[in-house]
Amino acid sequence: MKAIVHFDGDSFFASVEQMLNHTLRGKPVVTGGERGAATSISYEAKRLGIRRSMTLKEIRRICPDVHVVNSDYTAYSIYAKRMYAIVRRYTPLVEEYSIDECFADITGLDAHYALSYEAIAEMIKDQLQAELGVTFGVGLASNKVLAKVASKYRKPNGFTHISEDNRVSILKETEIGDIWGIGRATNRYMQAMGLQTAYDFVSKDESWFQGKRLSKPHKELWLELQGVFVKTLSVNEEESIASLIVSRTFAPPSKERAFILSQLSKNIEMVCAKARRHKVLAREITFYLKTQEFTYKSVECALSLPTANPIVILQKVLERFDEAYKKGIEYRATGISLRRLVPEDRQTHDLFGEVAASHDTKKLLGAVDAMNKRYGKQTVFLGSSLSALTKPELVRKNITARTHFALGGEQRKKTIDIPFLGIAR
DNA sequence: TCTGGGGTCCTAGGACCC
DNA sequence: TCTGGGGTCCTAGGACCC
Repeated sequence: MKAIVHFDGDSFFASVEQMLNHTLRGKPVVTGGERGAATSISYEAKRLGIRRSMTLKEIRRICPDVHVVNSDYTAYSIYAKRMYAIVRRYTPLVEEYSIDECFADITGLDAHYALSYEAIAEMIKDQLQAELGVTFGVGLASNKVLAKVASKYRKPNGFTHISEDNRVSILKETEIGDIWGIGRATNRYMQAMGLQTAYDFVSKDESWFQGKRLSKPHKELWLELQGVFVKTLSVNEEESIASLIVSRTFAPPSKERAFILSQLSKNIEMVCAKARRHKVLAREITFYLKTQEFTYKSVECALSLPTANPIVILQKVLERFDEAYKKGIEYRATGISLRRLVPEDRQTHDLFGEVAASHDTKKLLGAVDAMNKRYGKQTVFLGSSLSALTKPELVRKNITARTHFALGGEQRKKTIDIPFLGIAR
C-alpha cells in the first residue's frame, strides 16, 4: 500500500502577499489587480463574501477596505520552490504539480521515523507553515486522486487521511464535478446519467463503462477512487517539459495583418528566451490566432533543425502565416508553442554545417538575453515586434529597434531609429 | 461565467501503405 | 480500375488542470 501526500497552499498568492507585507496580515487581500479580476482571495476576504467570479468593482463595493494588489509571480514561484525544498527534506519523491501544490510519496518512511504516515504528513505540514508562514491543506491517501480529495476536504489549514475506513463516506459527500479530472463536459455527461457524487461513480462496476463516452483517464480515475494506485508521480521536473507556450491577448482586437504578425513576433521572442533559459531547443512549433469569437486557428510547422532562435522561427511563421490569417476577421490574441523539445547539449550534427552557422547567432542571442536580464524584459527586441510593443501613434515606418538606457542610475527611455535591413539569415 | 495565461493528455479521423 | 480489409502514423482539436 502506497502513502501519497498532497499539499495545497491555502489562498497561496494572497498568503504570500501577506507574508511579504506585514501590514496586510489579518486583512482582506485580493491579488490580480493588474487584470481587473480576482486571482487569489485571502480567507479574511472570503469570509466577507468575496468570490473569484466578481469583478474588482463589485469587490470594492462589497468591501471598501479590501487590499487589491498586483500579482507578483516571481515572488510566488520563489515561495513555491521553498515549499518543494522543504518537502524534499523528507523524500526525494516529490512532484511539483503547480505553483501552490505538490505530491510526495512517503511510502516506507513510517519505519524510518518510527511514526505513522499521519504523523509524518502532519510533521511536514507544520514545517511548511513554520518556515513559509503559509498554511496548507494536506491530504494523505493511497494514491494521488484520493490525496487530492483529502487535501480539500477540510478547507483552510486542514489535514485528512482517507483510508479504507472512511473512503466511502467521504466519497458520498464529494460531488462528482469536484473530482480532479472531471471537468465541465464530463460533469454534465455524468449528471445526465444520474450520477451526482464520487461514490455514485466509483460504485459502478466495470461493465458499466461499455458503450459510455468515457476515456482512459476516466477509467484511471475510477480505479484510483477505489484506492488503487495508478497515476505515478512525475518526479524529474526539468527533463519532462513537453512544451513552452507564450500567448497574449491584445485590446482592442485587430484585423490588421501586420499588427497581428507583430504580436506573434513578440510572443516568439518571449518563448525563445524561455527556451534558452531552460536550455532546450524546439523541433516543432505551433502558432495560433484567436478570433474575437474565441475560435482558434492553429498551424503546426516542423523545423529542419532544433532551434530556439526567434529569427529562424519567425521566418517559418512568416511562410505559413496566411494559413491561419483571414482578411476581415477580428483577432484578439496570438500564441506560439514550442514542442518536441530536446536538450541544448544533445544537439546532433548535420550534414550542411547549419549547426556551426548557428553558433554566431547563439552568441548574439546570449548577449540579448544578458541585456534583457540586466535592463528589463524587451529592452532589445526584433524590429518585427515593434508595433506590438509601442503605442500605435508612435510607430513610424522603418523604425525597427528601440532601446532603454540606464544613465546615472536612472532609467530613461530613448528611441533610436534604425532602418529595416531585412531578416538576418 | 462574455472569458487571462501556461500547461498535459487523449481521441477521432485522414493520409498513406500493403 | 475497382473493391475489400487491415495497419500505422500524424494532426487538429477537445477536455482538463492550476
